[in-house]
Amino acid sequence: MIGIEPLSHHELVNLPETFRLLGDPSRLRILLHCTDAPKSVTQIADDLDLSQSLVSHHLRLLRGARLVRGVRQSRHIFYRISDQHVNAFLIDMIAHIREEHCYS
Amino acid sequence: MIGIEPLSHHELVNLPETFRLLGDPSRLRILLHCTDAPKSVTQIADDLDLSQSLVSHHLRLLRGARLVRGVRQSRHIFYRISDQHVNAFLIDMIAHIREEHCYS
DNA sequence: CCAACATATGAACATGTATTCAACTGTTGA
DNA sequence: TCAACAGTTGAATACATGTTCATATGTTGG
Repeated sequence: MIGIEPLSHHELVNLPETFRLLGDPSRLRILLHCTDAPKSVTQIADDLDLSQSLVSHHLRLLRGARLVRGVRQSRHIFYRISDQHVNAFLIDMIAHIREEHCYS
Repeated sequence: MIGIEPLSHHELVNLPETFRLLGDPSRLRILLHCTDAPKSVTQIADDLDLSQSLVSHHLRLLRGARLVRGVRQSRHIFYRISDQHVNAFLIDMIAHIREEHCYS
């Protein structure tokens, strides 16, 4: 059980904010969908059966937290996971979910 | 950029739910405070300047998601982080927050 | 250049939820 | 045993936010 280093004010604000963003099912599905390969907005909307508008709203927030990064390619904007830390905590969180519940 | 394995329905429900729980500043502060060492409810309430009732409410939710684990010791119940995966994604998330923003 | 496409934005609404207050349960030291 | 302590619970409320609809911006192929 290692301790977490003291956090700056900036970090104490951004940390819960970033968790909160992933707390919405639609938004998390969008993020997870982008771990596969870069996806355009309409592609995401079609694949996940969400409105284009909603996907755009969510991507804006995900971009703001630097969880995804979009690059324009002709008419489309392809979104992908921003950095490897994002993959890392997604995998860790999935591992936690899968952890066996032991009633001691 | 590795892909995330396909998730079960159970996981697709619990994953955002767990993120959501950490999205609240008070709740996250409580969890972070428990990474240091096991803490009693009143201890947490005093240290973080939150009401005992509020801390109890939040701990109930954190327990439900197996993010913390409490053990009774005489009158007090000492809460600690549940498993190492919790520490892992906290550290990964902090690393993401600290990642330099590069405008490419 | 412009019609068609791709994405973004703003307001409005409906739902969810963090916090407080009050009361309750359970534990132990004297 | 019982008064004092530690923690839990439920209802009520004030606030936040996800989603939709309509519209706007921006880009490109023909």
